[in-house]
Amino acid sequence: MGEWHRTHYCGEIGTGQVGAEVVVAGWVHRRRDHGGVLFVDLRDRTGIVQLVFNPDINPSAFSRADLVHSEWVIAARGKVQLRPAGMENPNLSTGAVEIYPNEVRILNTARTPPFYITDGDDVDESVRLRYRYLDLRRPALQRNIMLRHRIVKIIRDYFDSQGFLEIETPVLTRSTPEGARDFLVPSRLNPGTFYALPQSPQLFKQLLMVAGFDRYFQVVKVFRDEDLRGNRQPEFTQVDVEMSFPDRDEIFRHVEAMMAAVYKGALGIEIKTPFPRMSWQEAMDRYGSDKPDLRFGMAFVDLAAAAGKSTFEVFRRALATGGQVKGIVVPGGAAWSRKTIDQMENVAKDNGAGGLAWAAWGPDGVRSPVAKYFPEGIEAMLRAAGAAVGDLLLVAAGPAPVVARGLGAVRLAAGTQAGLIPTDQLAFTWVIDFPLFSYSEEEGRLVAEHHPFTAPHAEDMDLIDREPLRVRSWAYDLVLNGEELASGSIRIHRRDIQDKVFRALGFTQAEAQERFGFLLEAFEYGAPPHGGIALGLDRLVALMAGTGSIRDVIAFPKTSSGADLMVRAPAAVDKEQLDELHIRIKP
RNA sequence: GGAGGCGUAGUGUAGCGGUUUAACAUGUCGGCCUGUCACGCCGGAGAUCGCGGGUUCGAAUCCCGUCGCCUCCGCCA
Repeated sequence: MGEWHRTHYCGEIGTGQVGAEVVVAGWVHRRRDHGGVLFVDLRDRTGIVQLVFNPDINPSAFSRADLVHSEWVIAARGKVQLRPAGMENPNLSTGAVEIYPNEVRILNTARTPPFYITDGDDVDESVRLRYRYLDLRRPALQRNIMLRHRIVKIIRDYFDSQGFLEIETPVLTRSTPEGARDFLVPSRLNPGTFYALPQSPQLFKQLLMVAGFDRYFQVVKVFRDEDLRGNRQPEFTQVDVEMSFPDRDEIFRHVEAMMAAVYKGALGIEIKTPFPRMSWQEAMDRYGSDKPDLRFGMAFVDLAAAAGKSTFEVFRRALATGGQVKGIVVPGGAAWSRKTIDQMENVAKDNGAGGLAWAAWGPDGVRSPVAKYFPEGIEAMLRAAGAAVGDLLLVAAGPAPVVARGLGAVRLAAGTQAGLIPTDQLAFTWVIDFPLFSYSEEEGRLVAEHHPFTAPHAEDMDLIDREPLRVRSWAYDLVLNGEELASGSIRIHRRDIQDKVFRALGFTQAEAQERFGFLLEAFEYGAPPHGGIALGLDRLVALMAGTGSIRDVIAFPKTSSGADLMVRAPAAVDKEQLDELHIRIKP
């Protein structure tokens, strides 16, 4: 740039600068060469401004500009002028004006990029990831990354204003059982031992409460070595929060206020607080999911009474064995084709249900493959479901968890199919009173539904030994539009209760001591009651940015096989490095 | 770990019911063009069809394997 100093970002140039001499710098977005007059669109992170070069007006600037190509880096100094009448470009924020440079400096040349630096150019994601620094130049990703910054800034400001301290916790820590697979880091100084990267700063934040910091938060990377998805990365970012002497409402209030500040500050959207609450049991009973999408209705209806009057073997068997018969009503679904209904049945089957019964209540009567099993007529079941003429009733039967999962998936598919899910709504809800334990078929034992430090409800304490699956906990999730945004709990701070939970989870005293001894010991030195929550930042930003993939809001994401296609990680290392780490690769 | 989809000039696609000079668009290069903004017009170059093997007189095309990317299930306290 020499002695030049940029005076404006490209996107800042407007009618306010007309007549002024400005210096802009950026990338050549496009050049349009008309033989004589030459237009160069100059781009930076704020937008695009048009530079005009005319050989009759300024031959030296023209001949210099004539050299440039796409993505060259240039600076230009010149006067801002209103465009000639009729030449304005309404698609450009700077479209009312243009710059007539009297001097251009070529700051760097560029190879022709493998794809256009523009939105909407549908390039294979692996190509984009290989050249991520070019992909990131695209306006959509620039917007996402800037939005992410804004959101994080608001979150930090909010917690700071409320007396929370951001405290860093170790990245090299200790492997703990339960939960996801750990990423391991070999210790050179201690042969044969490994650090683990944190799945969350859970234990450290509890120790910070024991240490008396009272209100903690951290925007922190965490790591889980599990298979990936569009909204799952091996490393991702949490907003981790913990408080001493809280009650649950206080934690909810902070999260609600933080979310309100984020939506207002980053998108200008007012959201309504407090968020509604729903027990886990109700969520499962009515929506078949612990993260119900409440942007639309179609709640489950219990059809046991009506189904009990049928001779349909599937219904009778479900009810006789303590299971359920439940249905959802699709408004206007009676007009659906057989093919569409079959698709719904496939959704049910893909999600573990045996099948899907249905009854379409058309103007000419009811059409249903199971009508023949209803000696008194199937209309009674339709009425019990609250269906009206024109509606479609979809029914699943079986054990409660099977009905929940199968019909829950059908509800989402049918809601989407029927166009009932408004995309412009924000349906926040707290799901509370999760069960303390669930049963792991795989491990043949109880596992912690949230984590082993979650406090049980006091009135359910006596159930821990007798009916552990019925024990409710102080765990809660924040759900937005069917996605889990945050998850937390009030923790156990008493050693006797913690011991009881460990016993129920099948840990011996010795095992508990080996794995969590430091925490249990800390609790003996005056642990305050405490609790907190962790919010998935990437998902929140993705939702706010309107993208389905968190890869679009992470600057340098990994593929679904955990690879970074740009730096080509993971990669083999030298034998010398392995030797130092006392590691030998299995042949 | 399992299922499915995709892989052809730089990029996006067509060709896939077997024999083509592997087509189109865009980009790129050259020429022309003084108000465009996805500028336009003319011309050129650019692909051993992801990789390996098999079937066949003949394979981008069919079969097997493998690698990569994407989606879903399992998994993700």
